[in-house]
Amino acid sequence: MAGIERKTNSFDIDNYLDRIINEPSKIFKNREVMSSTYVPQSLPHRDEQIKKIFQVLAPVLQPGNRTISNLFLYGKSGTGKTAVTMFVLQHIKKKCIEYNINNVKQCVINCRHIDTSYRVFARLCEFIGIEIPFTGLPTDIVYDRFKTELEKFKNGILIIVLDEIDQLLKKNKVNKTPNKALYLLTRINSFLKNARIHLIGISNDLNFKNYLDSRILSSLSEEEIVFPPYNSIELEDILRERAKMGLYEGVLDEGTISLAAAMAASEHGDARRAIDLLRVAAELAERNNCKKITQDHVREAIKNIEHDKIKDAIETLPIQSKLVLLGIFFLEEKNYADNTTGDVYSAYIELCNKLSLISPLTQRRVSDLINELDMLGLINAKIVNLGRHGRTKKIKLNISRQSIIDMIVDDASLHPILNYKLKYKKE
DNA sequence: CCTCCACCGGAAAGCCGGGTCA
DNA sequence: TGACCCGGCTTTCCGGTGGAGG
Repeated sequence: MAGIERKTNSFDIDNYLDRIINEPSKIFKNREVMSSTYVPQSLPHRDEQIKKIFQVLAPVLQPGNRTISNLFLYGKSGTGKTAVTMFVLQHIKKKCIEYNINNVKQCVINCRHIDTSYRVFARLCEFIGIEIPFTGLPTDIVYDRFKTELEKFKNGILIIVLDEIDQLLKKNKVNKTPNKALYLLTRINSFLKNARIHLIGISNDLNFKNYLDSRILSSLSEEEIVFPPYNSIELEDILRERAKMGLYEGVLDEGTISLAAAMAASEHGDARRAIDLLRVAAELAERNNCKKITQDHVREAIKNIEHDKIKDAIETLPIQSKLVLLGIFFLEEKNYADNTTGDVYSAYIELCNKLSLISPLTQRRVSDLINELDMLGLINAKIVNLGRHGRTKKIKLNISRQSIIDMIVDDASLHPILNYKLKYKKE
């Protein structure tokens, strides 16, 4: 170790961290409450929906063998579908304990992550206590095991919530057996003697119903509830309620809540976004040692959220998609505008060759990647007709140059093309 | 008015790495 | 061990298409 002098920081890190950890927040009373996934004790402006769900589900609490309808909830994101459902289920659970009812169980499945028939049944099996391998078994077998195990659940009622149910269709469309899980689940009751299941489907996608097989649809939406978007006044109420629980009194500057509410309302009345906005604004205020959360913090929060979203989207991109993105970037670096799929593909191939380790994909595949990037909002791809010159897409970058440069710097495998100049020439 | 470009995008099938089961 | 399954990614094949230019 001789000769190597240990560099010390000019301040005491340990002490500093201790102070950060232990110093009570001057802004947050309860951080958890300010998270958009938190289910509060009351949900403003959703009384009607809550009542209706209770009405539909109430029979599970009543004696006798009442039939229960399946339930279908739809509305845009952040309209409280999930929160209301969780809220109602929590109350039902409480009542079950109170009345000593032990034959009702609830299983919540988020179809964004569990998005194939196989995984839905695997998750259900896991819920009722059967171990199912991640893969390897035929779906039918998993279904059978679930059914058999469920039969042992005497007079049982299993409430299954399928959140973001539309995700189930998107992937399965490729398969030959579209929405097999939904089909089987909607019919399963007629094969069960001792137990019953009850489905609650939740969808963000208003068009979802159109894609669905009519038999499944009629079974699934025996009861339907629509969740309208919140307007900005309602969002203000929601934010005020949260702020009362999560923030200290007096930390909110005049107009802060109104602005956050108005911002979220201008999109489509998304409460989740409104809450996130307020939380990030509060975090900014805290970090800057401000006593109050101001409108400026809200504006800053919007920028931050947007930036984080882009950064996150880029970072998690697979290498091939990154190369496609870079292809577009380098074309624009050469001041080429109106780049078509063909241009981008050529640039992409060139970059692949430069990074000799990556074998290029076909144009068909790259075309799909372009669509994905478009959906992520990282690029803009518009189909245009150039008459004699065919039909293609005009592709434009939709993010800052800096974001792309950051991406190259952050990913070691891309370093060889730092400062690269494209050889490709248009026309 | 017709042609024909340069791609679009659906369908199907292949490959691979994960697994089960007898 | 071999037959078989799942899911994700990819290739192969191919019919389709809106409008500038002839």
